[in-house]
Amino acid sequence: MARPRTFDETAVLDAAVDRFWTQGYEATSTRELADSMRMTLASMHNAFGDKRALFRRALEHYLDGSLRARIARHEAAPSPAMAIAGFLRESIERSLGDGCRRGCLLVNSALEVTPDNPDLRDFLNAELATIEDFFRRCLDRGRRSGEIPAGIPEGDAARLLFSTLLGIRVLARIRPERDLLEGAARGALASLGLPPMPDF
Amino acid sequence: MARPRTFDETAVLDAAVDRFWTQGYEATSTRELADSMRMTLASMHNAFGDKRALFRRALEHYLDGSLRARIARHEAAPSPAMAIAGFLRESIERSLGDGCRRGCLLVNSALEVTPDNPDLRDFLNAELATIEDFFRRCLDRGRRSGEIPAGIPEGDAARLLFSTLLGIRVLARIRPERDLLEGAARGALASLGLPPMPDF
DNA sequence: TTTATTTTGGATCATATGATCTAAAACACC
DNA sequence: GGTGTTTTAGATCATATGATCCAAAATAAA
Repeated sequence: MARPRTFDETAVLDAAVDRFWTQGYEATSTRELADSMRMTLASMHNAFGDKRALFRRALEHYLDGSLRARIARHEAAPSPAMAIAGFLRESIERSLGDGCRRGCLLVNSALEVTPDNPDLRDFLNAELATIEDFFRRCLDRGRRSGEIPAGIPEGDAARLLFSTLLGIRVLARIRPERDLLEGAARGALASLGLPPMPDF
Repeated sequence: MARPRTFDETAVLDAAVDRFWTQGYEATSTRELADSMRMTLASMHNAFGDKRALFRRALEHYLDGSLRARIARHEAAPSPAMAIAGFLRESIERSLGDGCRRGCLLVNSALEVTPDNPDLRDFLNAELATIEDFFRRCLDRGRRSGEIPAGIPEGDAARLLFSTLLGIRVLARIRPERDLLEGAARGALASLGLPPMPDF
């Protein structure tokens, strides 16, 4: 019983994600957002609220469309070691395949968040923790089955993989060179006694 | 033959560094910079040029006062392995000791740089490369002397340490927990056959 | 002391920004 | 077809922003 929307929510959120991803939150103006979303400012505000709320929606849209599905997909790999290696491989290929050097929106946002936005910080931390937990679960399963050799404490190994991934995503934005990104991943895998990443 | 400056260049650059470090480049206005530097906008522009130039000066001031000296200091450690472990230890203590969760200005800036500023990107990359090179030199020296066991290729090991450090600095900003940061560092050191970090 | 030169303080400019307002438009339901 | 509700389009508001201008102030050199 009201005028229907003329925009596709998925499409406009894709556009918003792209702007925030490429330029960051602060460097993206609401007008630029509205233009790239092909909406007017009024429609954008009506549909998504203010800039901060829109960013949150865009971030969730990004995560829905990438991180969560990726974790689930790799966790279903034939073996935990392959899940870890496959996840790193995919992260690297995504990084190198993006000519815009956008890196990872989640990591970019984690670095841009300021002390006056603790809600966002908590949200980002919870999402980042799902990555750390993914590594931890894989290591646990692999060690239980004997596929992954026991060595350094499991928590430390998971944190090493986690921080290596973050480092790779930082480098993806500023120095996306295959040798560098793959070298870091190879180093982490080999030093933990894990099999190398699959070829691409 | 002219009116002398009334400000201390080191002090005002310290103030500028603090603002950029805490909030990032985009989120810091020129007025806020001038206020925290205790200068007028005109004096600030007269002394340092526009915002971009001031940022570059602040960044160099930051690096002069921290990164370069730190690398040199640790490289003078009794052994290459201790240099690596000591550098990581200091990075972690700096991260945890900063109640403002500022992380590392160099890493923060690397993630905020946009495609329209390739000069800054090149500069940041060159500075980041000095860290990677530091790890590589230490590994090389340690392996030549037999102190560090040969294992995975030296380049990969250096890249692993490098990306781990970047990851730690990302986490320093959003999730500065000792277990997490130390776990990542412990994982990297142990998996490369390096001695653990010194206690703090 | 005079002069040249630079810094300083305050005002100011043109534009950008986040957000809102108003009224017309579009549709579902009755 | 009328009614009610939401979206849309464009204008607009108050403020923020980066940068500059101008005159007064301060000093070294002549």
